[in-house]
Amino acid sequence: MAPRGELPTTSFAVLGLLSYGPLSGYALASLAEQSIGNFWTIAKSQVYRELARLEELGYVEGTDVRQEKLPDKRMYELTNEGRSSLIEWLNNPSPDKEGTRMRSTFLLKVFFGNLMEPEQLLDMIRTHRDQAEQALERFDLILDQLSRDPGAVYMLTTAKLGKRVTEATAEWADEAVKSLSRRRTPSKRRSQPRKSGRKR
Amino acid sequence: MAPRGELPTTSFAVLGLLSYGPLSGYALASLAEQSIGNFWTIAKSQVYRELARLEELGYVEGTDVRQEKLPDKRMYELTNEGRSSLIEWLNNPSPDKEGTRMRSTFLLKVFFGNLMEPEQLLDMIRTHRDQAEQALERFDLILDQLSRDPGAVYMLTTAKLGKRVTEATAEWADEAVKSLSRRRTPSKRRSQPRKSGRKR
DNA sequence: ATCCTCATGTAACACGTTACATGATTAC
DNA sequence: GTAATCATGTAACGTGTTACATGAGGAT
Repeated sequence: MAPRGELPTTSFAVLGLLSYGPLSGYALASLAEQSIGNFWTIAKSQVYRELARLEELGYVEGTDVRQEKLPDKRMYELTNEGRSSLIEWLNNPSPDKEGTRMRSTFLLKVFFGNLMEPEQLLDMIRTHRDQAEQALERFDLILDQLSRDPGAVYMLTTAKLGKRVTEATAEWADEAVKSLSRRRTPSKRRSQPRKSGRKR
Repeated sequence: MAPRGELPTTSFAVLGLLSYGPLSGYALASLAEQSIGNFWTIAKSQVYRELARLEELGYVEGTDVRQEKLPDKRMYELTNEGRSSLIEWLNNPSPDKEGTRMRSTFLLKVFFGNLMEPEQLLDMIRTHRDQAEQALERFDLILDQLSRDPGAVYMLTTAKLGKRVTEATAEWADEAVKSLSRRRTPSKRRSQPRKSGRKR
C-alpha cells in the first residue's frame, strides 16, 4: 500500500472523514473508530502524522485553536484540492491488490485446535458465538437508526454487510460447537467411550 | 498485542506452524500464507525476525543447511519448551482485546459512496460479488479436500467459516446492487428521469 | 537469448501499538 | 477525595510493506 509516490489508503480515509467537516486530530481519531472502525482502523498516532502530511500536500488546512478549559487543539479542514484528490481516488478503480484482509487470534487458535483441550476450545467458540450475538443486537440498533436517515444510504450499506457477516459467524459457531462436540469428550454425557480411531 | 514481556500473537502462529515439522524461513512464510493466510498474515521479513527471537528464547532451534543448486538455508524446529509455550498460549483464554479486525479498501469506498459516480460504485460492488463467487468455488474445493482428511478437522472448521462469510458477502453485494440501483441512475434504462429530491 | 518464477534471504522505511503527559470534569 | 474518563497530543518501539540481491530452472 503506498507503492511509491502515491498515498496510502489511510490518507483517503482521513480525507473522507474530513469531507463531513473540520475536525481536530483527536476528534478525527474518535470518529474514525466509530464510523469506519469496523473495516478500517487508524492508529491514533498515525492520525497526526497523516494530517501533517496532508497539510504539506495542501490537501487539508490546519489552524490552531486556543481553548480555556480544554487543551489547545488544531482543527483541520479539507481544501478543494483535497476533495478533488479524494474523489479521484474513489472513482479510480484502485489497484486493490490487497482487497480485504482479516486478522483473528480466535481463528488462529481454532486452526491449531488439535493442541487445545477439547473443552477449552468449545468454550472459546461458544464465547465467540455469544459475542457475535451481542454484536448482532448492536448492529440492529445501528441499522434501525441509519434506515431513518436518507443521507446515510452508504453507511447503511456497509452496516448491512457487518450484520450479515456477524450472522454468518454466529451460525458457523453453533454448527462448529455441535460438530466438534460430537466427536470427542465422552465426559459429562451419558455416552460411553467408543473406540475412536485417531492416528498419531 | 505483546503488552510487555509477553510474545505477540504472530510468535505463536510461527510456533504453531513449526508444530507440524521443521521449516526454513522461506518455507514457513509460504506455508503461513497458504494455511492461516486468510485470518493471520505474517510479513515475509517478520518471519525471520520472529524466528531469530524464538531461537533466542529457546523455543526453536535452527541449523544451517548447505544446498547445491539452491541457496543455503536455515531450518528451524520446535523445541519442547516451544511446544509447551504454544500449548499454554492456546489453552490460556488469551486477553483478546483485539479480537477480530478487518481491513477493506472496498468497504471504505462504499462508505464514502456519496462522492462516487453511481455507476462506478455499482460496478465496484458487482466486481466484488464476482470475486466472492470465485472465492466460493475455491472454498468448495478446499472443503472437499479437507473433509476427506480426518486429521484436518480444525482446518476444516476455519475453512467453513471462510465459506459462510464469503457467501454472506456475495448475498449482500447482490442486495446492495439492487437497492442502490433502484434509487439513482435514470440512465441506460427506459425509465424517465423523475424529480429526485436529493438535498445539497 | 531473455524473461519470469522459485528459493532463499536482507535492508529501508512506513505504519501500528503502547506508554507517557496534562489539566478538567465526572464517578463513586 | 481518589480514581476513572475526556480531550488533547507526543515519543519509543515493534510490526508490516516494498524493494533489493542472487543463482537455477522453466517458458516463449
